Amino acid sequence: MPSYNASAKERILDVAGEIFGEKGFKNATIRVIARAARVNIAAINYHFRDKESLYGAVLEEVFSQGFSRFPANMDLAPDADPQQRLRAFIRAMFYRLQSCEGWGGIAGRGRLIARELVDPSPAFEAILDRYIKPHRDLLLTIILDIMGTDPGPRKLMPCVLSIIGQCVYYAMASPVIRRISIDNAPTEENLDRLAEFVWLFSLGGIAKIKEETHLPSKEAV
Amino acid sequence: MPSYNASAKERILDVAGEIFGEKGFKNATIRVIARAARVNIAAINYHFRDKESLYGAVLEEVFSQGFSRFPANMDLAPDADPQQRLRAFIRAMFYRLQSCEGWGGIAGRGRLIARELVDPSPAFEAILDRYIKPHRDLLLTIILDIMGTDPGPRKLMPCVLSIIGQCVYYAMASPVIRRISIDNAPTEENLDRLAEFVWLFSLGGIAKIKEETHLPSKEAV
DNA sequence: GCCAGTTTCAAACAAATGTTTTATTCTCCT
DNA sequence: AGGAGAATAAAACATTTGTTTGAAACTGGC
Repeated sequence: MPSYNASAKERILDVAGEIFGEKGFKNATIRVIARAARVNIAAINYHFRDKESLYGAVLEEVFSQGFSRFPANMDLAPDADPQQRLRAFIRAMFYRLQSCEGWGGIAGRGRLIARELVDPSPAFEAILDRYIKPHRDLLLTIILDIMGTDPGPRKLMPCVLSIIGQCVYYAMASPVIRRISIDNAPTEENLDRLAEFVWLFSLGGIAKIKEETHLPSKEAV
Repeated sequence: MPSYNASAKERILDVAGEIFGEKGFKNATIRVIARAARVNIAAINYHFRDKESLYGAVLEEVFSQGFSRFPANMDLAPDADPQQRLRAFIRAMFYRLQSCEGWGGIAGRGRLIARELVDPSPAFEAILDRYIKPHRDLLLTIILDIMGTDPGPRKLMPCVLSIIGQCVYYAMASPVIRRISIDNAPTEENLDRLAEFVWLFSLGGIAKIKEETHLPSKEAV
């Protein structure tokens, strides 16, 4: 995070992430961003051409930093079994999405990603290829290793989506979750606890899916 | 769904749901809504005072219709066991969120709800009390019935969120899911298949959580 | 010391957009 | 038929907002 005396370009990039995340692309105005970055309005267009390009740069910066600060194998022993790899994957996802050091939880950049999932901007296509798809593939192999056998794409991909869905939902629906639940402040303790829960829940889910897959006797429709 | 010859007010309400869902509140302009509803711009302000009130009316209408068309006990036998009640709950949620008769999946009103989860509008507060919270409480009792014993709020509420999270994620991230997965068109067959998957996955998750809860021997930190 | 290139600044521009106004048409009751 | 109230239409208004412009200030190298 750029300090108070960082260059104008860095300050803009940093502040824009916060404001885009909080307000969304359309509601965030370059005037507000400029004021928060202590910069003239024209400086934004000078350094980033236009608002949309600035947004693209922010998106790339946010993903790059998020994945390098919290890689999917965070705190993982080199010889860890697939269950522990899943645990690390989920925990990294929680920290990346919600911790202050990551995408900042409720008020911060996490919502920027949430918004992209709901309606992706043009700049998101590159993010998909560079970050999301490799991340999905990693989870795919972890699940395959846990199961031991391939249940086929009709079961495997939903496993991926169910696991990612849980992680993402906590982050993207946090404004509502805070209203219908409690204890969801993104403190380190809560993130660890929730990640642990989602891990166990998902292990149970994977086991159940595997069990049902290898009991094809019930209904051979 | 109001027919071609419905009253102007009905046409506006109907069309506004579609356009708000597709573009979001800020990006949807009353001029576009007016043209699509074959109505003068001023008619919107005449019938709904201002844009924000129109949005509030749309939100209420969307939730009211969604929950009455697909109640959480959809197709459920009166004497069903808690597992079947969970199945119906999840299936109703998928249909409500994604089917054409419901909130219309990808291009339709489903994304309106997704946007509300990410950043709720002032009008959402009432929706929370009238629809979301009772819905959450219903799921709470179902999970309690499945488990048989109360694992405490630290385990119970996350179960709710994990289940709802899976359902919502399929709907709200559908633009991205379509890109990283396949077979996710909201046809009746696919919705049934996915709901069935999420049901099994969640049953496994609940079982695992229950199992871990009643093995408190491992680490009594 | 001076100059080319870079960066910052204030002001203005043009387009979009929610809202209001005023007039006209429609509807229905007596 | 007539008229009061509801509904619709066209135009104008006031703001907001992304972008551009042209000048000023700054920076580093000769």
